[in-house]
Formats: sequence, C-alpha cells, structure tokens
Amino acid sequence: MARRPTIKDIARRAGVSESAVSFALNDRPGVSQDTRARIRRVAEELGWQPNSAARALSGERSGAVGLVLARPAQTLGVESFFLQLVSGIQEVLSAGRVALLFQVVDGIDAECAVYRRWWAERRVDGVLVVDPRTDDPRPELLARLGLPAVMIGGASGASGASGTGGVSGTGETGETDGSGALSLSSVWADDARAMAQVVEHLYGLGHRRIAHIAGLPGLAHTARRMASLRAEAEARGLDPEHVRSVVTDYSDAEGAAATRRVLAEPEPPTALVYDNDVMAVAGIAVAAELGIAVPGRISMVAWDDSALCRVTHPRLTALVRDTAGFGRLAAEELLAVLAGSPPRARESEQPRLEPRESTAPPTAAY
Amino acid sequence: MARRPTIKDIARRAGVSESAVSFALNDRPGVSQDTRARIRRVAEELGWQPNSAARALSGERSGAVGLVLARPAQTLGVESFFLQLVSGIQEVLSAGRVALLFQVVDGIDAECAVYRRWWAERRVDGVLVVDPRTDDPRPELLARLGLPAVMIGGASGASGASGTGGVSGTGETGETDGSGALSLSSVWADDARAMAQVVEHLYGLGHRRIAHIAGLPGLAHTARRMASLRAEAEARGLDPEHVRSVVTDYSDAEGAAATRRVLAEPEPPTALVYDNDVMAVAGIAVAAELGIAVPGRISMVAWDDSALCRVTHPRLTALVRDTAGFGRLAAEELLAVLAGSPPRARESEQPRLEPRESTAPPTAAY
DNA sequence: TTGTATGCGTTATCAG
DNA sequence: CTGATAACGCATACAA
Repeated sequence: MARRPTIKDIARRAGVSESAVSFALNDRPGVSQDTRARIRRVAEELGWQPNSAARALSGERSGAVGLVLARPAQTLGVESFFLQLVSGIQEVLSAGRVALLFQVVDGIDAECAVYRRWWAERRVDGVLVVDPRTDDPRPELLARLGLPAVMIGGASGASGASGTGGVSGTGETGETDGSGALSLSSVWADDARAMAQVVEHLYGLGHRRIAHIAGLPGLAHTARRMASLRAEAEARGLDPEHVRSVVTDYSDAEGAAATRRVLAEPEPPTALVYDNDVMAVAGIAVAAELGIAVPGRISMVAWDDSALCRVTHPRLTALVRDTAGFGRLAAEELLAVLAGSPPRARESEQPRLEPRESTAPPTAAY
Repeated sequence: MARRPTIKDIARRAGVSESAVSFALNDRPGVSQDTRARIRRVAEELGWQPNSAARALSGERSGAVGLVLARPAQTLGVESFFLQLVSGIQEVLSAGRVALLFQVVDGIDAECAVYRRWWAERRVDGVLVVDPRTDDPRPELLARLGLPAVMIGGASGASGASGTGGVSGTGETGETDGSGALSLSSVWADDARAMAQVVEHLYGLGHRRIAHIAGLPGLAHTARRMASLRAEAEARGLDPEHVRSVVTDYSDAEGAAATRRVLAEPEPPTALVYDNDVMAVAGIAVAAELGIAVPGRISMVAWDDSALCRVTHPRLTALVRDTAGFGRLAAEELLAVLAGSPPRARESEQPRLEPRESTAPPTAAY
C-alpha cells in the first residue's frame, strides 16, 4: 500500500520550495531551465501525479467532464452507437488527462437532476449532451448553471429543427439563446444530406414508394431526417402518400411492428429506411418470417452501420458514419470550450452510403 | 450563473458555527435535534451540496469509483452486456451518491495504467474490474496500490480457474493472495452450472456432437465454460472428439469463421453453443448462406440474451442472465468493501435457459 | 452542546 | 529567479 507522493516530497528531495515545484510542473515562468529539469526528473522518479481533489479545490478545474445517457432501459444496450461514441470521446479526453463521468438514467428529468448535482458538487468542468430534442430544456439549464457543454448530434431548440429541412446544411447554426448568439457548442452530422443520399440511391434503383421507419419523434435528428425525406420526395415529384416516415422508440419490437404494418398496406412500399441497425435487423427477420424476399420484393437500408448489418442474410446496405470520429470531434470541441474558445457548430465527416445486398431494383410486378 | 453555497453560508444564515453545520449534515452526534433540523432546512433552502473536491481533500473519499473496459475497438459496441451491466451498477451507485468514472482502453496494460493514474490522482475510492483472466495481473496491482476492488465475473488467478471445472460451484472461492486469504471481493455467475444446463438441454433433444464457439481464451469464464463442457460430456460418456470448444475473439467475423469451419468437418456437430449473442447471430447468417436449416440440421444456443436473439429468424434459444442485476450486486459489494466489509465472493442469480426456435432434435439423417 | 484551530495538496500572491 | 504565506471547502480534534 504505497503512499502517494506530493509536491512537498518533490520539493524536499529536489531541495527547492513547493512553489518552485508547482511552477516547474505547470510550465509557468519563474523558474530556471536547470531547476525545472531537475524537478521534472524527481517528479518522474517519485511517480508523482497531481492530486485531483487538491487541484480542483484550489480553483482549478476538476479535470473531469460528464456524459449522461437518458434512455429507457428497453432500448439500451443493443445499439453500437454509444460505446463507439464514448470510445472516440475518450481517445481525446485521456490524451488531455481529463476523466469521463458516465451516468445512465431513465429520463430527461433525471438527466437534468444529474447536471444540477454535478454542478453543485463541482464534479465536472463541462458536459457532453447527447440526443438533442426538438424542444430541449437542457441548453437553458446548462446556460443558467454556467456549465460548459457541447451538444452531440446537432443543434436543437429554437434555431435547430428549422423545419424547412431538405437542402443540405440549412438551419445548422448551433444552439442559440434568445438574442440569436450561440450559447452552446455543437457537433453535428448532416442528416439532411445523408437522407438525400439514401433517397437518391433508392430512386436511382427505381423505387418510388419508400417508408422511413424513424426513431423517437422528440429527437432533433429524427425531425431533420423526416423533413429531408419530404423535401427529397417533393423535389422528385414523388407522391407524399407513398414516401413517408413512421416513428418508433428505436426498439427491435417497434421496428418489427412498424415493418409488419407498412408491409400489410394495400400499396406497400418497395423500400424501407430504418433509423438504426437494430430495427433494420428486426425488419429483415420480419420479411423472412412473412416470406417476403429481400431485396427481391423489398429493399432495406440501415442508418448506422455495425457488425449487425454484416451478419444478416442478406447483408444490409447501411449508412456508415465514423461514430468514434464523431466522439473525438465532440471531445475536442468541449476541451476547446473549456479552454475559452467561443461556442460554435462543427460539422462531422459526411456519412457514406455503403450498398450491400439488401437493396436492388424493385420487381416489375410492383 | 448561480454561485454555489458553502457550509459557511449555511452557518451564517443559521447563526451557528461551521463545524456545527458539518456535524449536522453528516449525521454525527454533537448537535441538538433542534439546531440540526434548522441547519438541514437552511441547507435545503440554499440547495447546498458538498463540494466533492473539498470533501475528497480533507481525507474523506472522492465519492467516485471507476470502471475500465479494455477491449479491442473491433469487438466493442455490439454486445448488449456492458451497457446493461453499467446501468445496473449505476442504479446502486447513484442511490449512494457515488459517481462512476468510465474509461475504455484497448488493452490490459493501458487498463493498469489507468488504475495507477486514478490511484495517484486520488480520483476514485475503488474500482470495478471486468473480464477476469486466467492469468490476471490486476488483482496483484490493485492490492499493492491498496485500491479497493470488486472482480466482476468471478474469481481469477491462482484459485480461480481451478481446472477441475464441471461440477457446479467448485473453485469459486474468490481472489486470493499467496496466503490463501481473500484479497479481493468478487461477484460471479455459475458458468459451470449454466453450461451443464445447456448440455442437458441439447443432450435431452438427442444431440451427441456439440461444438462450443467460445470467446477469448484468456478470460477466466471462457476457461470455466470449456472445462464444464468437457466434464459434462465425460459424465454422459460423450466422445471428447465430438464435444469440444473452439476459441474466438467474440467478434462476428470470428464467430462466422468458426461456424464455417466446424460445419465443413466430415462429421459436423449437430448443435452449436455460442459464447455471446453477436456470434450466434453471425452463425445463423452463415447457416442461411450455406443453406443449412436451423434448427432442422443444426441447433444453436446463444450465451447471453438480447434483442438480437429475438430478431433473428429463427429466434435464438438463449441463456438469459439478469445482467443489470449482476451490475447491482457488484456495485453493492464495492460499496460494502468501501464501508469496511471484508472481501468475499458473491454469487449472482442462476442463468436460465430460454428455449426458442433455434434448438430442436437432430435429424435422423445424421 | 457549541465554537476555534488545523490540515488535506495545490495554486497564486506576495515579498525577498 | 526563489521562498514563505494565504486561500479553496470541508472534516475533525480540541478547547470553551
């Protein structure tokens, strides 16, 4: 049970004052090159690491940021998205010696309570906020608390889901307060353009009836994807009756149910676009069960790629995103905000459509 | 941007000393019921929360525990196991006002480095350790650092994989140091008995040739499952040539490859047991691709249930565990250890085999 | 039962 | 350039 060395130990051993050690170790002027090197060496020898509590107490930052995942237990755990995101986040954070506090709760009220507690306890210097909503209470709360934050997944609230959708990049101006100035940084993916790619792919194959099995209706990106689908359909003169979205809770159960429902319609779609991989896999299973050939009679596309999309039969055409890269970008932005950079909206790499075996031209019979 | 209240504010407002406030708020004797109530009320009004840094610095604990996930990026993110585990862990931790530091790294050396850093920085009061290995450097490191810990997934090291396997419960005495005393608490699931259930189910259906598509060979529970399979086969007089395990890295790719390999043998197995859900799903896809009927010509069982197992066609017979409950148990045990309780090994609820459509009697042709 | 003094490890502000 | 000294917020041994 080793004892942890302190700067006092280093000072004694190096024969200097404690403040000299502090200066040397924090790259501040006020100490000669020579002693700085010596102090560094001693610290290294002793395996010294700053005591995070002491550092936090003396007005510095806590050296930790938080991430809360508010999801009903049901939809939790099958999606590949989050661990990949977290993995990317940590690549950046741990390089900057920042720890990540992670909490999963079952609703947005609990999430807000966590922010309040972390703030009151001074536990975190900032937070990463996921799943922005069309009507989101969190930016206002975080602004009031003065807790630096980055919205992951794009802008939300007043300026976010601008409704016009469709054309790439519109409305993505980041989170604003009443005055129109950005109050929160955000990183976002261009869902509108991604949806446009998907529609283009399906339209090019000859599909004219497309159903979008969307995720939770309250989420901002769900709204953006739905708006984009409408806009793309309109641009191609497609019948809005036959190109539309149905919302779900992202679970395999609702994904399967929605699939069954649209396939049972008198004029069923010839292509389905799923808002996550789990629902797409469920959709494949439903088609198999109903004896409907994929892609023979129905084409399927998954939003977000994962191992799942490659183990189905047929393998799923998917919208590939660099999720870990998205996490890295978000973490970088949060570190920048903590360092004093003004809020901004940063766009991640474009999603890329990877055609596999689940999409093909619709059969002539239809 | 509200200011955070301190005990000084409370003391002033309640007209008492700071120490009285500290006593009152920490349920210590030395303050009258009356003033205690008044202080409590004022603290409530002001929305006071203890500053975690100050508390940590003054010798108390940091109020945080850590969890490191060391997985190659590849196998990360499709398994349902971890988020569920974490979700259970947090139910208990947040009730006890303990935060969770979460870190994902890509190997065990990096994991050990994280423990060292957390310890040196005094960031955590204890850690939850997952994926115990047959030859595990972590218990020794943690013991040397004096960092309280709970091994999740059973004992490891000297006493753990006792090799005899088979009969339920043996060798599960927890982590020991040289002297034979427990040095680390652990929570474990009875993999041996679970495997026995699976074998019993398959044997009962008439299967005599079983392949176990196991996970990472270095993990303790992999060793336990393999040992149990051997023992169960022997107990039933089955040919060890035809009842055996092959190891993988848990990925869909290796799961698929292993499936292909064993199915191509001259005398292929009639039943496959997969060590996780992802590989089982991959196995289903391989069978579909090869035109081998499931469960007609081959039966399949998945270890760990998830939405995945219910969206395949046919749906997968699975070994259902209460993963969140497992997490709760682990967190409870860690809190107990932090409160001074001696190390012990706690067994979680028995896994339960849920027969679905992927298992059936082997065809007579075989 | 209550108030006072001190320490935890660091950073920051002063004098030398 | 260096060395004392005071915060930071809380806990606690001790004195009143």
